[in-house]
Amino acid sequence: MQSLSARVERTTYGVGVSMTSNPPTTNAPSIPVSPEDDPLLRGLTDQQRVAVTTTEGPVLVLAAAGSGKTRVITRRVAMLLQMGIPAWQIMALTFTNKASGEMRERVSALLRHRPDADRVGRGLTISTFHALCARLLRRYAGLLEGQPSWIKPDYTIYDMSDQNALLKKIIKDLELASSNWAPRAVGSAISAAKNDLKDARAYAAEASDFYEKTIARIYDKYEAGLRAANAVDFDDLLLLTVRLLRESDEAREEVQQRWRYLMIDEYQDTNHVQFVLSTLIVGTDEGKPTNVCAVGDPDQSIYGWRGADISNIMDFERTYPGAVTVPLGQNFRSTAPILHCADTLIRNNQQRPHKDLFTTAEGGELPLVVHCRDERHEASVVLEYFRGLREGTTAHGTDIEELAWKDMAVFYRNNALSRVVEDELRNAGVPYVIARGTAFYQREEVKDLIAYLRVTANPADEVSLQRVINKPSRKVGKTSLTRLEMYASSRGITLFEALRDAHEIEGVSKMAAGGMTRFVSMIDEWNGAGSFMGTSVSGSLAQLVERILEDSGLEKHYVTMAAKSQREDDESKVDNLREMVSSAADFEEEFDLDNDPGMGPSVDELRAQREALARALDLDPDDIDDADLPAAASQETKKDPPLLGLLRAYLERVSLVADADQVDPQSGAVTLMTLHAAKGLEFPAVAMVGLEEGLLPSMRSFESAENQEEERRLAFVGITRAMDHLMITSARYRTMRGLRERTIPSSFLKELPEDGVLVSDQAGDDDLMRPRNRREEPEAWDDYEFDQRDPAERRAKRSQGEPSKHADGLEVGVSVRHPQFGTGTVAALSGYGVNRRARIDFDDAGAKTLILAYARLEVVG
DNA sequence: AGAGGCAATTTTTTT
DNA sequence: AATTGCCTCT
Repeated sequence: MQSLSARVERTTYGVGVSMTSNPPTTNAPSIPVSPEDDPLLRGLTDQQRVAVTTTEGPVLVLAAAGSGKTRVITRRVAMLLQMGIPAWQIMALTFTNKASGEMRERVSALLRHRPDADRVGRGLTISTFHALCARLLRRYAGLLEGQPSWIKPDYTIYDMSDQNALLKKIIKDLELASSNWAPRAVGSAISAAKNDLKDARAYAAEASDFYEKTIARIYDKYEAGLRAANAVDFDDLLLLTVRLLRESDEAREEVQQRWRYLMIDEYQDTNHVQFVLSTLIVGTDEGKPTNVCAVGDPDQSIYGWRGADISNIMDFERTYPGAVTVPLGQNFRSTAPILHCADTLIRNNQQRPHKDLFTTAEGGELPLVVHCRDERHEASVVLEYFRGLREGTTAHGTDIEELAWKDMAVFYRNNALSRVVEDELRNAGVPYVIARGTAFYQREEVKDLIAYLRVTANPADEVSLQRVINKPSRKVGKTSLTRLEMYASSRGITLFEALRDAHEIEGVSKMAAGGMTRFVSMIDEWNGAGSFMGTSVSGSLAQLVERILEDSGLEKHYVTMAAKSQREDDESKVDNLREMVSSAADFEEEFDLDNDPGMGPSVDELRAQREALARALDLDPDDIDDADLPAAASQETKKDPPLLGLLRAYLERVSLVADADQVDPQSGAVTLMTLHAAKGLEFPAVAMVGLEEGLLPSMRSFESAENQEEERRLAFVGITRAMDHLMITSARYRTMRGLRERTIPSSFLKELPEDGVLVSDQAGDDDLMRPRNRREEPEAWDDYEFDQRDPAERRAKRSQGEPSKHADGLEVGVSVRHPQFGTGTVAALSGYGVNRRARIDFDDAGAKTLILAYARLEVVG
């Protein structure tokens, strides 16, 4: 952070274009200078224009929130294409798939007027770090075959739950108590090590205390487990790609030959591995021009907990001598009051380069801060706010142009907070979408199907194999499976290979062996017995998924279950499986081989195309505009990829979806999402809920000033998403994990400009703790008189007094009323004391299990 | 072998 | 409130 303050003076925001002392490197771009001459420069500020036109040499764009960052990157890409740089030499790395999709769209929109619009952008690499690495590994992993702890190109990507499953198994095998060694915590320790480019050996070498030494042992086994399953975790994608580019001259040379222009978005959130990776792609030591352009904003760094390293952006100029720094300080998104609010808040961060956010826009209303009674009240306040906006009235009572639902968004610190808002919107009939794209793939039935697909693509994948070997039942029980595992490990073969010997394994029953054999031949049929697919198996991806769904008996399994239980829940499982088939079909439809660095044409092929054309036209290859390439050249490579390749690509996509990817701005619905997912987006109206101590800032951030500042940046990100209207709310009481607790308004609220927001206290608090005015609001928990017993004790106390009150006379068959779900009948009773529950079939709301201690149930009649 | 009951735990954010 | 894991019963 030392360099931070030193740098401040040089890169002041908003004071024209400031550059570093070093002059821009060699050949300045030969592009039209007058902005009016070129549609790509039209409407840009001076700074933006510099960022777009300084295409050669290292460039750092310090882009404040709402300063037109995406605009700059897309125009820059279009500019490169216009200069005749082949699309396949250009790479742009983004944070989410959605951002890359959007960028691709916007670039092609900029090129739409060209007669060759359909071809000129073909082969552009716009991707996330993780997706890029996944593809490079598919393509080049074979080059390092046989290296210790290396993977085969048909590897599987393990998500967090697969990772936890593996860790849990290892922790158990090492005979460690899972209570002391939570897979989750161990996983993040390992992840931190990987983000620091430390493998198991390096970590073990540095481990000093018992804790670290134990982690080292687990790490070692974990790595071995992943490699045995030919699997990688998210961090490995980056880590192994770094290894690939370092250890394989061929891979590195191809990569460095191919990509000559690199752009990295959200640079403040890149971690150490990503940094190293980018230098390897750029190839700083090869005498090749370092055409790298990083775009980011230190004030929006919100992934420190995931290893994001702010010094990547702070030290850019030191890494790339001669770098041009372009500050973009003018905000084009928000009204002045919203911007003032954000700016005042973020100035409370000490570790930060000074900069001014400014706008030339005038007018705009003050953001609202509303203190609510509880979370339900809070949700209703948000609903009313949105309703007003939709009808063209703000909370200030002024008339505005009516907003649509899609113009509004609710942000919260953690996913649990969405529920109440969701309920409120649903009851009011307001359409909403929750940005939780990953949730679908976490569902039991979907994970089952994915596990089948994964085993088909990579039979070594043990976690997936274990998941489905007996689902639906093939009479393969726990005992047989344990024997199988022993057999496999004693011979050093994979579980799948062991399955082939099922009948010879001691201790495996005839019945179980039969099931195992059937399982193996099924997989063999799907993937052509590893011989490999694409040659022996034909058809479309959707057909394959369909076939697997049928042959495996998985669909039948869930259909039967739904028929038996009659539960809506179970019926939707069948729908979800069908949904997977159509998503596979969609994927197949959209998949573009040319834009996939994993399967598309090689650098040599790309270059050969150019050279052939150059010869034909009697030109220097460097003078060839890619757009001149005959359509046929492009068509040629557009042959159908083999089915196996398609399956891998599909699984890869499924593994790398992010929550934010699902947001569809056209959906016509209110968007609900976490503050993290909101990064990079904007909405005319925003409501931020749950501004309370322990929530935002989060409880865990109390530990360090750094974490507190990151929380503040998170609030800053939220505020700066709002274009015209902003409401920030807190609830005085909030029920979390079944306990209603008194809260303290977020300290950040006090950091908002005194006269820059309109505060409305609707908490309706009548007890002594109510502060007389905002200024005298208590500073900390200590200023409140509150129940100091620990939560377990409070819970116990609660359980003694309340549960029986309404539960009297409650037995199966009795009619009851619930304030929210209406009337229903008791279907079952279970548990005692605090845990006494009743399953109730509500007339309208369906079946629910309620804890009597908390449910406000009333016996009817 | 598998379903279902019951108790304990839950401490963010996510590629 | 919701999830997970262990235990028991069929």
